[in-house]
Amino acid sequence: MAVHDAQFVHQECSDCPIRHRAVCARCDADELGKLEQIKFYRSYQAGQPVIWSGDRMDFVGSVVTGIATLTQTMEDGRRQMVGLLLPSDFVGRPGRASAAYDVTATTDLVMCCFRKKPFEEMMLATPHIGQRLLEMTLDELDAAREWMLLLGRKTAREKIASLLAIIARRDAALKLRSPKGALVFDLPLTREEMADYLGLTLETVSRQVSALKRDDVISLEGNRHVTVPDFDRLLEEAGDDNDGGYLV
Amino acid sequence: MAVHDAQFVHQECSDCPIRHRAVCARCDADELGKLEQIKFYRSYQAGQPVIWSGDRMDFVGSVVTGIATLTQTMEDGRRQMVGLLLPSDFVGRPGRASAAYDVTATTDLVMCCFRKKPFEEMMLATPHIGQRLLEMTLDELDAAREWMLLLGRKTAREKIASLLAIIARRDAALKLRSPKGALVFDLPLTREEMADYLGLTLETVSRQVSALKRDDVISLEGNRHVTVPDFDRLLEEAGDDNDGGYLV
DNA sequence: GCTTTCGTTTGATCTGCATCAAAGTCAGTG
DNA sequence: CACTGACTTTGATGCAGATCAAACGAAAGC
Repeated sequence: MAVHDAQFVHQECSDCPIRHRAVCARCDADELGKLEQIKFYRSYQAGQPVIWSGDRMDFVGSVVTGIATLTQTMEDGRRQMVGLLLPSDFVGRPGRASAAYDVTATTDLVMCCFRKKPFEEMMLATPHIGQRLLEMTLDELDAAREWMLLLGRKTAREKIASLLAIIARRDAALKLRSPKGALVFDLPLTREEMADYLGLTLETVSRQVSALKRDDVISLEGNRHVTVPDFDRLLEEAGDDNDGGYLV
Repeated sequence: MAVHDAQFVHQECSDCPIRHRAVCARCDADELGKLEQIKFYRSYQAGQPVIWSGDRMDFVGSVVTGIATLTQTMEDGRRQMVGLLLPSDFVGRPGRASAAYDVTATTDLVMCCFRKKPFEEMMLATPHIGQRLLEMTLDELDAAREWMLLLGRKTAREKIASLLAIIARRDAALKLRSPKGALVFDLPLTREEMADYLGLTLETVSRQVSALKRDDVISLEGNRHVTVPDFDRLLEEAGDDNDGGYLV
């Protein structure tokens, strides 16, 4: 996705991801100028909550740098991550007053925000923004559905391989390289966060990561630094037939 | 959802769900007229495929009567349902050439369709349609994320109770009643289809349905006809904290 | 009426992952 | 440098749900 969008980054655009993602592809100077006037930035430290489920949410925005997660929690504490927000991903829902999920910064995070009211007014006045938002939402929906297959039917080993493949792909995309041959990247998640994403326990995650290492599907340096010698092998382990694959 | 949308059904509107769902809320005569000119109907028998994943999909549409499912399948045959389409739900993605999922009619099905090209042109010309589509897509995304929690973290019994609650709610909504007290409805799915939706085997589904019956959470007449004496009890069994709940 | 077929139920057994428990690694800090 | 706390790994054991297997009930065809 990021590769795709990079084609649309204009000289006129600043670092604000809304402009890249929601507008740039078909932007004109007026729209950009208007967005520029109402935007502002927010920073969060690693581990800090951005917003809790149920809280009033009077802004929308997108990630500039860092990583945030969307999670749902049951009363007894069981947690399921339902989204992973990487740079350029959008947060918040136009037309909804309160947050539906817990949003947490897992690394230091900078977001580019717009107060909801003026943003919604702009959306009405500027169809391009709404259209771009629809595209992004449809992508997220596809990602969520692919994740449903993972959660419902894949084994622990396949889940781990899938997550690694997705992170590898996103990482390669950010570096504007295609994910073939040897890939090197850092895991942006702890074992526990991986477990919350995959519907597993952290112990199982640890065991399966070790197993993939033992079987030379990956190699590890420290806990986080991963090398994937053969990306196709990893995809095979992931049980993926398709090679689309999103991470939202 | 259907209750909500019923408020917007105008006298001028025909039975075409696109008009209800995508346009009616804020429709004007011109838009309706234009949509009316390009729409057509398709019928499918129970069990018939609507489209296979990967096939060219040159239309979009929505369900008028009957029920369809979206499923993903892995090479080795493991299947996961990722959507359940009830009357008024939308199928197809503007801007995508081929289907991403298998769509199957589980009952006799009538769909109201539009060829993709003219529909997309109308979307560009008529921002209301795009905005309504964005709302619907965001609802589906919420439903998918709630389903991720179910698939990743709920027990088999909770999964069954959740599915029954969702079907009961949707059924009550179609009858314009609020889902309290005793509810009676027919399951639109076989045990196997329920299993595919819940990430279980059909045997486990059968056992857990029997268990809920034994514990008087539900009663059954035949295999399909369900009575829920106490909806709140069912929600409790489902482990649901929220009482939103979508079924897409 | 009998047989076939499809969906379902129920029983016996197995297994992948959860759970419980302990110990190892590493960065930060007094 | 030892101490602390966060994160991770590894081991032992238990159990929810999968798998394998058989039988049941109802509808459809002959």
